Order: sequence, then C-alpha cells, then structure tokens
Amino acid sequence: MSTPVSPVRVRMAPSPTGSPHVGLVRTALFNWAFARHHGGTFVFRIEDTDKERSTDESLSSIIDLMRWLGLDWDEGPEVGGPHAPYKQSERSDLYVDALAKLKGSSFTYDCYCTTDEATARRKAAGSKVQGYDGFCRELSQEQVDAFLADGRQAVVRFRMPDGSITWNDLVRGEVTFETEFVPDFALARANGDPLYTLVNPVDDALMEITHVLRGEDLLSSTPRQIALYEALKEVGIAKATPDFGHLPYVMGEGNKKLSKRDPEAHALAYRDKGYLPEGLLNYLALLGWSIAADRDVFSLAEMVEKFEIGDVVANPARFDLKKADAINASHMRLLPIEEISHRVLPFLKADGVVGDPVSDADAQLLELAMPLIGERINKLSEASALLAFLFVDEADFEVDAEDAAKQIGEAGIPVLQASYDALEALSTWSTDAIQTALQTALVDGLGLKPRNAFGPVRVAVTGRRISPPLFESLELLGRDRSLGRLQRALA
RNA sequence: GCCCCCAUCGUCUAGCGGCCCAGGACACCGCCCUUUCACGGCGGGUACGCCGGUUCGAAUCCGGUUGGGGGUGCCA
Repeated sequence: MSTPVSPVRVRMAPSPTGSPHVGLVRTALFNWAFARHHGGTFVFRIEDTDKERSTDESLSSIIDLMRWLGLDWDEGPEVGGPHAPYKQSERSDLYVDALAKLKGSSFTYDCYCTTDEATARRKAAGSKVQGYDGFCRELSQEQVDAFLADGRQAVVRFRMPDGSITWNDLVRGEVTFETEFVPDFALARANGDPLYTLVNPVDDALMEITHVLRGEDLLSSTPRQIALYEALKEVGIAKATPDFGHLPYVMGEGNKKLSKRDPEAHALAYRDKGYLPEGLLNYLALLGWSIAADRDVFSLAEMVEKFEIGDVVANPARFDLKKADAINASHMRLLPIEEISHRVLPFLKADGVVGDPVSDADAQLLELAMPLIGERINKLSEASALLAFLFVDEADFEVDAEDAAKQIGEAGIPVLQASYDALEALSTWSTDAIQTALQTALVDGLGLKPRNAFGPVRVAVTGRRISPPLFESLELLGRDRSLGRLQRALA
C-alpha cells in the first residue's frame, strides 16, 4: 500500500465505560502506528453519548493508559485541537445542526412505528430480513396526522438507497452489501437525542477523518455509514467518505471475544503487574500484524517505520498470556540495567522493600544489587521478591518455611555449621573469597555436590530457594548479617 | 432464519503459483551451560479443514462445502 495522497487523519473513539480493554489498546496502537507511519494526525475523541454508562473515572483511566503506553495524540482531551471539543457530550449543538440539515433533505423521514409493530409486519410478510421495514417512508398527511393525534413521537430514520454498497476494506478487500438487507435505521431518538449511528459519522466527517480503522464488530454498520456519508456530503457536512479498515477481534479462551470478564482483558492491569509498555504493545501488535517472517520483538519506532494497514491479517487472534509474558521478558532484557532499576523502583516502594523517598544507603545497595537480578526478572514486579532479603531489617527477616523444610533439615545443619565456620574465618569479605571458602569447606571438605552444598546456605541467608547468585548476595549482605542469619538458622 | 466476515503447527504468524514434502515465535519435550532461579545454546514433535476446478505446477487463484465469528435495536 502506498502513502495516501491526502494527509492522514485517524482517530480512536472509545466510550468511557468501565475499565479499558486490551482490544481498545490494539485498535489505538494500529491507528497510532498508521498515523505516525504516514506522518498524519492521530485524534482522540470520546464517545460519551451514553450518559448512563459513561464515567469520568473510566475516561481518566483511558487517558492514564494511553500516557503509560506512550501513544500520544495530536488532538483530543488535554491537548485540544482545531476540532474541539473532543467529547461528544459537549458537541450536542453540532448534532442538532446535522440532524436539522438531514431532516430538510430527502435522505431521512419521520417514523412513528414502534419496534414491535415493525417486527410484527416483517413476520407477517414472512420476510427473511429483520429490522425496520420502511413502513413510514411514504406516509400520507392523513396517516401522519393520525399518528400525531395518537400522541406518537417520531424518530428520524435514514432512508437506505436501493442497490448495493461496496467498499474496499483496508484489511479485507472488497466488501459488498445489498441494501435490501440493510434496514433503514434511526439517527435520533423520538426525544431528539442523537444516536451513535449519527454522531459517529458526523464527528468523523467534521474532524475530517480520512481512515477509519476499527474493530470488526462495526463491519456490518459500514454500509449504513457509507450511505449516510453521501447524505452528509449533500448537506455540506462531510467533504469525503473515509476509507474503512476492520481489524480482527482479540479473542479469549475458547471461541469468544475477549470480554471484560476475562482478567487478561484489563489493559491497565498490565502496568500494575509490572509489564513494560513496550512489551505489551509489541505483543498486541503481533495480534494481526507482523514485522517480518523471522522476528517478533521490535520497538515502537520500528513498528512505525514498517506498519502498513494492508499487512494486517483479517482473521481473529487469540490472546495468549504466555506469549505476552515472553515478549515482555525480551524487552526487559533489552533495557539497560539503569533503566530497569529506574522502572523497578516504584514497585520496590509499593512493596515496602525500600522507603519513599529512598535512603542513600538503600539507593547505593540497589545500584549494586540490580545487576544481579536484571536477567532474572521478566516483569518489573518480580524484583521485590528477589531483593527483599537485602533491605529487610534483621528483626523482620524471615525464612520461607517451605523452602527451609526442603533445604535445611537434618542434613542441612552440618552444612550451615561448616559454612559459618569457613566464613567466620574470612579476613576479606568479597565474592571471590566467599566462593573459595564455601567451595573448600562444603564441596571439598564435606564432599557435597554444589547443589546440596549451597542450597541450605542460600535459604538460610536469603530466606528463599530462589535468589540472586549466592556469593554476590553474601558480599552485598555483609559479613555481620550473613553470619547472623547462618547462626539463626542453626539455632 | 437472513446478511457479512474468517479459515496454515496447541497459540500468534510467514507465505501473495514453482525458492514450501511449509519458515519464525510462544508453549511443550529432551540435552548442554550452571551454586538456586533465570539467561543462553542445541535438538525434537505437531499445521496448509474438506471436495471440486484452473494450471505443466496450488498453502497460494476460482467455486462449493464444513466449521468458527459477528451483525440483524429509538445500544455503542
């Protein structure tokens, strides 16, 4: 696909209801990457027409999410822009105006039917099509008067044209609907409130959106929108019909769309679980797109360079947490240790491993300790468990009971005693000296396999079977605390 | 029911007529490295839903079929 001629303008238009979904992130990412790749504009618009369900809390969590991910928008909340406001709840006058213009055209008509009446007629006629049947398309004045006299209020309905509607979908190719299967649809409620069917295209038109990249669930509403666009152009609201591209679903377990019920669906939870934004984004990008045949770890910048909407596949993808973890881990290994330290800090604070603010002593210790665990953690949140033993007050130091049971039993006591004696005799407290001393005492002296020799020491001193490298850990812990913990384990 | 979309390893995908008795990644299973855990390295198994057609030649094109998904609101 070549670079579009007109400047690209794309948008993400979430409804601020509930906790943001990873599917939203994927859609946002593809729109963002498309805009950045083409040097276009990425618009962030809020579709809060549903007053019942929209919340400020949801909106701010979407904003937090986007900020965390680093998906920046050129127009929208907090940054403004030439098409402000970007919240639909603040754009009512625009919709009233659009509705008025449309009502003055032949593209719409007033409809007095109830849903039940329409369904009953369809049924009676034995129609295969469901939805509105066009009954009110050509009402006589007498009929209108009768409805009015009956106290009925009209909804504004859009008159679908005859024939078929075809568009060249950016990810699926040519798609055609016969309009006989696309019933006339309501643009506004009887009370005048505009509906999504109206506001979404109107805002896209007003904001001059050139490409609509959205979920595949909107595929079947596209013919209606394309027909509406013709009307909007006619009444002077739209300049052009955008191109459409329908992104495949993100599925959960089984064959269901990943729902808000699934814990994996909540995008912000990944931040709290210690994922890197670049890891999550990279994984999500893989759901429907690939950068190359033999690669799947890449940066956002690389994605921007290579992203083509035409390369997006049309089939739905299953969300695989294991792979998300693996991709995240790869990104973790790509970060310099200082950067990991920097990002791990909030987790250490939250877990109470270090104070807030961090004392100079702890900061120093951290700088020495981080290189030991950098390659050992796959998420930022995993650092606390590995480092806690270094920072904890001696009084609060605890050995994991299960690990102790496995490593320090009858057999462990002589090992710990020998270790204590060897270390106690040390004049230089360094990793090398410690290693030599323990090696000599346990492996050579007691004839133990390294595994059996160092296991008990590890548990006694770090409190767990899983820890940073032992000798380095001992050095960082220091002579007094190391010997003290051995003694405690012996007691 | 009707309309639309989709269809390669368990999963995400590469493949856009011969380079493919199908490549990569995750997961899985062995082995190596190794003081634990990771990391890293090596090796292994597993896929073109089915039936026709086009073609010298099809995972790739066409038709059908089956299966899955979505839509069918005065929801978005």
